[in-house]
Amino acid sequence: MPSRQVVAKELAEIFKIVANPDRIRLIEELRAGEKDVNTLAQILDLPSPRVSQHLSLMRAHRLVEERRDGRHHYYHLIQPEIAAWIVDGLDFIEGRMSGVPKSSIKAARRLWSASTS
Amino acid sequence: MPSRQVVAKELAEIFKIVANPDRIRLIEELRAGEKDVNTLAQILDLPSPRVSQHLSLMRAHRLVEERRDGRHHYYHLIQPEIAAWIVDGLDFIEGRMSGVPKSSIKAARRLWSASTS
DNA sequence: TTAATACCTGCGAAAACATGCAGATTTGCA
DNA sequence: TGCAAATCTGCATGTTTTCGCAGGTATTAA
Repeated sequence: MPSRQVVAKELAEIFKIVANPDRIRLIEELRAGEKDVNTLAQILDLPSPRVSQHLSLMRAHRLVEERRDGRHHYYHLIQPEIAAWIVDGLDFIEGRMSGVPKSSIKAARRLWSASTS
Repeated sequence: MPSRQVVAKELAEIFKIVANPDRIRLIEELRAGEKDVNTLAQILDLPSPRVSQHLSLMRAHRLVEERRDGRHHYYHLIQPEIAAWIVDGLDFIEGRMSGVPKSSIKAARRLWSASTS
């Protein structure tokens, strides 16, 4: 198989992992540093088994890493720059049929680009 | 629904559209300008109905536009910058279990970043 | 008008995903 | 020891995507 095809396939994998609203929000929540499963579940208002499943998928694909401390499992992004890359994708969601007001997009961009320190 | 959630959902849509090896290659082939369906099918070695289906999905989501000339349908990217954004994603495919040699990644990056003029 | 080219649409089967929930595991603490 | 908190795993179900193919529409040319 030609190498461009292999690379395209691999790239598609990354896009597939990110192609889920929960996982996008997880990544943006983790952009500033590690958080544990419960915290994430509360912030995003999701059942914790779901958060756990998303994180384990992302871990299998080496997007996040786990650190255990007592009964808490803290997760962090292996390459935090991925959060910024995702935000860059906002450039391509304006001007699509589905009505998301520009103000929401701007708000999200601002929030998700906030200082990480 | 909180606006961040809406934005995340919309972003996920874009990722879903791109999350397919054929469509990634289509976008990269179109980065330099319009091409017709048959040309794309030949270059990518895909049955033309498949190319057509991919393009119609991308058109529905306003990633590409069509220009007809006789019996040829030429497609072009509405926002050509999306091709570069996708290439940026290559930063995140190294260091994953599936063995894609770095040289292939570099080759793809070079090819897909070639001058568009 | 017939034929050929270029492309599109619809459909059914298979594969991949998402979701909710029940039950297991590990750890901390009384 | 025994219970509760934090998380994980497995499974059944429903939904989306993908794929191949058959048949349809427009356009050009003989």
